Amino acid sequence: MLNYSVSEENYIKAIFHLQEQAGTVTTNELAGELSTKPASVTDMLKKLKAKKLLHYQPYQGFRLSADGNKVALGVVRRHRLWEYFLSVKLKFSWDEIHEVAEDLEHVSSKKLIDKLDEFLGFPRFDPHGDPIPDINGNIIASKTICLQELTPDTRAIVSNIKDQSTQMLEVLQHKSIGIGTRLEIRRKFEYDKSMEVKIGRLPVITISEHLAKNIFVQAI
Amino acid sequence: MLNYSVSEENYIKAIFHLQEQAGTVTTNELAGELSTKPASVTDMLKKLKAKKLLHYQPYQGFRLSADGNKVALGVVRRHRLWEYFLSVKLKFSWDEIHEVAEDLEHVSSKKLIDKLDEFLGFPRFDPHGDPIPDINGNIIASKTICLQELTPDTRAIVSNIKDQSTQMLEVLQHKSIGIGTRLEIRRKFEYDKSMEVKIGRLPVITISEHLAKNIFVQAI
DNA sequence: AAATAAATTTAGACAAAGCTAAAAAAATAA
DNA sequence: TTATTTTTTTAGCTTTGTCTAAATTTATTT
Repeated sequence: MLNYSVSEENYIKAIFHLQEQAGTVTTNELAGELSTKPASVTDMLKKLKAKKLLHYQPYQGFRLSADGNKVALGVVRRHRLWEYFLSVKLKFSWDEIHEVAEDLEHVSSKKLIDKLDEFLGFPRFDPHGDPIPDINGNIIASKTICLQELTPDTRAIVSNIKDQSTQMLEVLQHKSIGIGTRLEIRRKFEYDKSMEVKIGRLPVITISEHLAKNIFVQAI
Repeated sequence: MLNYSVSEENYIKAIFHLQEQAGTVTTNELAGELSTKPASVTDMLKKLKAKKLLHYQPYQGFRLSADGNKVALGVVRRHRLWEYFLSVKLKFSWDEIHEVAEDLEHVSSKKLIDKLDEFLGFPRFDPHGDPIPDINGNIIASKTICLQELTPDTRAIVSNIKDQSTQMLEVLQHKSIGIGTRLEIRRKFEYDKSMEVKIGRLPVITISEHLAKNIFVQAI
């Protein structure tokens, strides 16, 4: 795998995210995303095209090639693993991790990232609930939904917790719920919209409507 | 604290290390250290002088200013904390950590480094036995010596272990000795050159000459 | 369909950090 | 003390990634 500059990686990552929505990306969009000028974007597009990372015809918009996608997934993997590390190990708050991970993601040692992944226990979602590509660049496609929306006998992994108040965290800790927790919905009660949930071999716990509305999961 | 480019930081760090030996540094020395050309060094010297990080008169050699020293200590702190992390947490072998830390040291978030320091338990020596500057840039001056050379009633911190064989690690683990372990020499026996050592509140242990010759410490 | 507006690209500049080759200063030798 | 060698600096060029201003292409109106 070749090495790309910080700037190239930032362009590739931004294109990756923008094309997730629309399939194709425009010069102005990308300039906006990267807080740069359209002329600078055009320059970089030529370079990325020359390196076969991009499908691009002047004036016609662009999207990543298969190779470009691979590079993007590598950057996303690094970014999200570092975010997980910063949040879980270094106890950064959720609004601080993105900026620091923006720098760390460009340290490109593959061995570093694979060992970090192992050290963290192969997490599948970052603290924002976004899936972390695995060592082969495979990424879970399922999108985050609210725990409240799940039906009995569904299994899911907690990926995001909206309310970060101390009280909330107290409840979560008590119930052994955190990012990455695997759980299975057992019952739902119409009466108060509460649900019963099983986590591993722990006794079944009850989750109130209020709580369930603040927990986001990936169905599996 | 201002921000410096990766290149500036590498120059400053190299000057810091070179001037530890001789007090002052020459253009050729620095070019050799950084695997670059003397002409490139001169260019950077002018820039660092303009930023008041360097005392420099053309043709007369140079050394870091007080400000330059502060910057250098910051880089060294980051480098050594990352080395410690890579070795202790990610289980990198000792010959792999330097290269990766060369990249990580340039991620400049102060909060990241201070939290990493805390997460690691405020280590005072990196895996090579070199002291880690603390949050205020203070660095322990004492140099690494062989455990075998210590006399009774001396206290020291383990900073380096030469032989990394599995058998060696087995013995160390059994005796609760690792990088950072504080110990006190109690007795030495001329007969077999073994020594008795106390670690914290654990019972006194015996260390053979063979073992002591492979453990390096900082006297305190 | 022609006119206007918006988006995109090209052309030309600039700063950072490197290089080579030539000039200048300092150190060493004859 | 000259002459020569070594070290250091200067001058000018290159690449990467950015910018502004002008030109071009595409889209939108009237």
